[in-house]
Amino acid sequence: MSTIRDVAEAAGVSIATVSRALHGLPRVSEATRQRVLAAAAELRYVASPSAASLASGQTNAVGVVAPFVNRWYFAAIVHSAEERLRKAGYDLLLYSLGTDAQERRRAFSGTLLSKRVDAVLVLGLHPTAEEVAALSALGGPVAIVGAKVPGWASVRIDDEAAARCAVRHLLDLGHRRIGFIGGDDPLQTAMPGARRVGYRAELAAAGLPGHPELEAVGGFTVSGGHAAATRLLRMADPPTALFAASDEMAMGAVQAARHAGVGVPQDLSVIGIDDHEMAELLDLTTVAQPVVAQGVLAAEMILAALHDPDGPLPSVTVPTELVVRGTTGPAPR
Amino acid sequence: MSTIRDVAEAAGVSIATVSRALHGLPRVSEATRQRVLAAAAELRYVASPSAASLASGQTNAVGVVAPFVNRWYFAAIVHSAEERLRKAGYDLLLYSLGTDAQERRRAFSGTLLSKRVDAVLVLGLHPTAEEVAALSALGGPVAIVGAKVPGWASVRIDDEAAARCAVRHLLDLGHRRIGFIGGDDPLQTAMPGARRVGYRAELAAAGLPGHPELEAVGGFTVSGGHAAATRLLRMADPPTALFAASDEMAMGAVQAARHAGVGVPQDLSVIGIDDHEMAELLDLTTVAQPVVAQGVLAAEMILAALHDPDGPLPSVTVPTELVVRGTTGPAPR
DNA sequence: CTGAAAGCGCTTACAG
DNA sequence: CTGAAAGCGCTTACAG
Repeated sequence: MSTIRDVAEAAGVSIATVSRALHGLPRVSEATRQRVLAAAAELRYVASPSAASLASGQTNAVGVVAPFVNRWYFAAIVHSAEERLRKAGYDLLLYSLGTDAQERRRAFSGTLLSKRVDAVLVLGLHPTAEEVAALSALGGPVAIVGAKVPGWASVRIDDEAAARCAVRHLLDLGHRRIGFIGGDDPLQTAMPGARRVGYRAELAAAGLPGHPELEAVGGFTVSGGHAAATRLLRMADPPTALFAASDEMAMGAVQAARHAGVGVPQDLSVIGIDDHEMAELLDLTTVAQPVVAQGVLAAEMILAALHDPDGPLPSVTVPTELVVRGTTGPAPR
Repeated sequence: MSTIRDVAEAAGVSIATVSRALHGLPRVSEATRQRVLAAAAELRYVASPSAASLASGQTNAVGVVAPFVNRWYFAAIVHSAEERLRKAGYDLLLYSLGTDAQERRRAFSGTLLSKRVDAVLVLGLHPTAEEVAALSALGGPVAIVGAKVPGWASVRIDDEAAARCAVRHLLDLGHRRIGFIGGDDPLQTAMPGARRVGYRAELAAAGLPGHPELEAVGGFTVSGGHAAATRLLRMADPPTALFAASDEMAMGAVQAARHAGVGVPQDLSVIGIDDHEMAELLDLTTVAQPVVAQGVLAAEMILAALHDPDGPLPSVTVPTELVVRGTTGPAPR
């Protein structure tokens, strides 16, 4: 492990010159630069990130805070963001918090991130006001994917519009008894999620009454969607269509219908949101959202903010698109 | 952002004592320790990782090198390993290299990892001898998941045995014309993968001749599996069963059969390896491998090696299990 | 039990 | 264009 001192000696210059030459700074003669570069290569010199960070105050690392990385949506975004950030010379510190409230608090409190990263990328979490304040207090730019937070850059889809699009598709097919499988339990968060809001709004716009008994919770998982759909299908007057707030839950719903002997789409139409990589395989109708683009965009927002801290804070809404496949069809008469 | 000096002043002690108190080192009186802890909490002090690393020579970070993080297998392992490492106080630096040969070289050359991490976790890559040497030269322990490398700790399944188990299941069902969809192209790597070796060996053990024309390449993706199966099914004398080296390729194969009007499992049996989270949903027969356990085990091997650098280097093979579902059935007569 | 001091390996004004 | 020097914020023997 050679140090900057070894390179300086080998090149016959001071360590200050080595630093300048290696960073491509001006005020180093071309001849000197070449000599330094050659010596560094010869010694396989790699600067110590710790020392550089301590001296410069920059870590050249970005922290990514997500509830999971082992779910399609998160993994896709992390992968694309990492690729973009690595190209720009930034490391990616991953904090995959799970659902543990304590871990979440620890991450947002700054214990985990303070002095460790230049910027933070938050995925799929709706931070509380306190959490927003804590992350902002870190001093670096913050970007969030999947939500909009004042003071932070953001990329997301219009959840409410996506939900309305899905419900509109079911209405257009003649369905009137349309169930909903949400991810979060609105009883716990006090505030219904945007996708649930969209579901209710589109029904109301069609002049249909709300059916609280047709709303279920699926926790954003296949098994949760399965359980929720099973429950809904057992009702005396079951829905003829289900809108799930994610493809994974929609897949579980399709499976539940199969298990219950309910034909899809003859007896039950199912639509999700995402266009999960397995959606085509399962012939699932869905409202597609671009995930790779969101990851790359978020990474670029962070890079821009790092480059120009006083620049504008973009808040981008990326488009969604209805993808009609085989799990939705005309309402049974 | 308070520093250790602020805490020292607030507590009325030296910075050395603050450091010792905060690290729980002996030779600090209980009263002093409490005073320091209180001051640190009051000031919301978080030690600078850069400064600590520079002074101690330890980064308290582990690098994870993987080709992807947006695939079920990798995402599951990264998630479980991260959780385990974070609990032990280690950060996780993620390098998701994609298939780019140059990025791979850069990661293994040490440019990316040198002086940045205390240990490295390699996922799903079969490093060359040079790459092994380069990572070993980093100085820290290395663990690998999915392969066995001399000098490194390792966790994996017995790929050859898993493949033989899958083929044995098909043979037991009476199949004799069994196709194979591999991930890697053996023409490119010169060496056939262990799963291909197992496929051939089990056929040979059953006294069946090899059928090179029944071996295809699917690149470990759904679409690759789809394309490979489509090709095999168009043969004059198509196979009655397909063994895919991963569930994702097997899923593509099932889809290809559906598109081709070939009944599964009446006309074609399909089996994979993994027990992907969607396998149950798709009713896919497979040879299951434990992924979370492999991630946790690898993390613990790293922690053990960090704790005791001269300890033994474990090389664990975790068990696989045949999971029979609906995509395999008796050979058509 | 506690502190003064050296040192980790860089970056960055400041001089020249 | 180049170097000497201060300083980033810690850890860790070494004294006492």
